[in-house]
Amino acid sequence: MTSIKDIAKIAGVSPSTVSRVVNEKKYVKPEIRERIMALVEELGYVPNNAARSMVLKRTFTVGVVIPDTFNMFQRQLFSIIERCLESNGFRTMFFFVKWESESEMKCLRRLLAENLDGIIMIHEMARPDFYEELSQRSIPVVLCPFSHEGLSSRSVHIDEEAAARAATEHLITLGHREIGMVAGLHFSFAAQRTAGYRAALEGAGLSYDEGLVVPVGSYSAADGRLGMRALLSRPRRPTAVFAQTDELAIGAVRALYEAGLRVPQDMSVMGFDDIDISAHLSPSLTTIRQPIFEMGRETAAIMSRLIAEEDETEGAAIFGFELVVRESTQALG
Amino acid sequence: MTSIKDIAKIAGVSPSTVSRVVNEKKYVKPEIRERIMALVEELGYVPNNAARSMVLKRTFTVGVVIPDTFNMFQRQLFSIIERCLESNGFRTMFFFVKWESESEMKCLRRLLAENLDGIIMIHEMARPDFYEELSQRSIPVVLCPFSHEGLSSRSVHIDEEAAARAATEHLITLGHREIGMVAGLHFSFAAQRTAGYRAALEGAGLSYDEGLVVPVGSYSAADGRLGMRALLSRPRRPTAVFAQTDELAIGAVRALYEAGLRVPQDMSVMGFDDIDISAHLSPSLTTIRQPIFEMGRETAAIMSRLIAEEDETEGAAIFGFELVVRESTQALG
DNA sequence: GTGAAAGCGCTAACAC
DNA sequence: GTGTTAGCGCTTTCAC
Repeated sequence: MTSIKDIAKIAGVSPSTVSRVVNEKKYVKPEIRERIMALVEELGYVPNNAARSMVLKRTFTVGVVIPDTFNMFQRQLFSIIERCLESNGFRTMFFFVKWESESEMKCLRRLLAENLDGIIMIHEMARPDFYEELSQRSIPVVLCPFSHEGLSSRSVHIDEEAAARAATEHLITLGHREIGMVAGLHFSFAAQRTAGYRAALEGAGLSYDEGLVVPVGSYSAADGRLGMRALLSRPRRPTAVFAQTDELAIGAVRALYEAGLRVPQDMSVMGFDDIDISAHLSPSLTTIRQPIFEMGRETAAIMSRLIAEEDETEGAAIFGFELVVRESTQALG
Repeated sequence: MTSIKDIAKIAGVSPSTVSRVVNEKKYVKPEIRERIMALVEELGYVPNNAARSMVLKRTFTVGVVIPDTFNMFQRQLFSIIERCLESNGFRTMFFFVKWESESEMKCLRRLLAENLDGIIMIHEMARPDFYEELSQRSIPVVLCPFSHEGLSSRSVHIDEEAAARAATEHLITLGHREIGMVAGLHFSFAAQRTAGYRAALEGAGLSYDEGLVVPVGSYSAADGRLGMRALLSRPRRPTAVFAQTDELAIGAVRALYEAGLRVPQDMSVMGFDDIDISAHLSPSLTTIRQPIFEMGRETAAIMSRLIAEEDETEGAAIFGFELVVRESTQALG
């Protein structure tokens, strides 16, 4: 690999001069600059990031922690974040982590070894000490799309509970009284969405019944299918179902299809997240849209400001959500 | 950040000794080792990767180049590769690139700046000089799931043409004679799958008709929907359609649904890739399964061997595919 | 067994 | 304007 020294030797100048040219500093005679630039081009010189970040004590890299089983919503989110970060001059390094203590600790070590300028968490950690360890190192952290109790980190998300409430109220408005739910177990949004569902029910004078709520282990279509199947075997059969994510909803629709039930004629199905394909399914999914682009952009923006130490905002950035009514829900009748 | 020097000072030994302990080298008295290990634990010391890779002239990092619009198939693939690479002791760094010349060149610069130990391409580049530049630097490259004409790089993929031929023959076997195709424009697999479709048709004595082939700009569900809609407006209407990816198939099913046509009763739809959700759709998708796990594992394995300079194989690793018959296709009748 | 010293590629003070 | 020098954190000879 050509280094700054090689260029310097050939050009008959010192390494510092080459450095100045490469980093577009002033104080270099135009003709020398020209000569060096030509050499850089010719030899295909590219500065070594490791060496640079060592002396600068900055890596221009932000780490993004994400579940190894990331779903389509998270996938869209991190693409947006990556793009915004890049246009702010940062590199992005991904850290996939499993929902288990050991994997989280390994992730922490790797995070620390990289000397990151900042860390964005798209994955909620099971261990609370993860966040503590991080804050001790005084490295900027932004959480998206969730927050963490008692943590000073900035976060970006919607009001999950209100959104789940709106989703459930949509079903109630359509005349449904028996409303089931396919609910996740992990991550705080599961509890928040469950709370919203419950609040909507109770707000309408309906009682919350555990018999209509089926817990599933992951947010995959496969588990949505299993969950819906379980729900259908319960004594009390709902006329509408709220799935806590679109992928769960896709699986739920599948289970209904297998049972010979039509969506939405025989059962309304409501999703959450509005992932890309939801609009292209048959039937298309009624769901809650998170303003994912805006959220990703804001996450990247906060991180950039935090790194530049010019962030004047604080706390959580709460975004609005939107009820997107499509074909998978209809009035009871 | 605690460095090796800090530890050394406190422990009253030299930095070299600490290095030996951290890197599990021998020649350190057990008691000193103990003392240092305790300190490492206590101070939360984590070696600085940049400094390490600088002296070692190795980064233990492999770059994975992937389209910024990566689909679910690619998403599964890169997760597998990341996991396998990690268990081989390598870090993974992702490089998202757009299908445009400028983005590719920027990607190349970034790739070079990282001093990667190897590069895995999950994205076919438009510019041929991309590969040339790379091979000049003598850095190991593995292509998956495609190969590149006249390039010595190792590659891992299926026989795309044979697979597309099998897909089309499945439809022919079901009695279909009017078989449409929703075809992509980018990447070599598009041409290969088109060739397979054509070969199957001609092998059955059917003629290839451009009027039954609709080209689309991306492999998204949105474009599949558009493509199918276009196909339905053509004078010659097929009874079955081969979509070049599952996501295209999802969109195609949607367009049929909107047109009031049932799948598979009124039109059979065939996908390709067998992404996760294909089995959970309603109807579930008949498709071609690429042995994605095995392919990802092999890609990582080849890369590891290449880096260790102990690769004894060469050329392309061709994997078998599998026709997965589900609900979206049925006999013409 | 352990330490001293050199050096990886780069940047930033400081001289000149 | 440009060169010299020191040093970022680490590993690795080479002495001892």
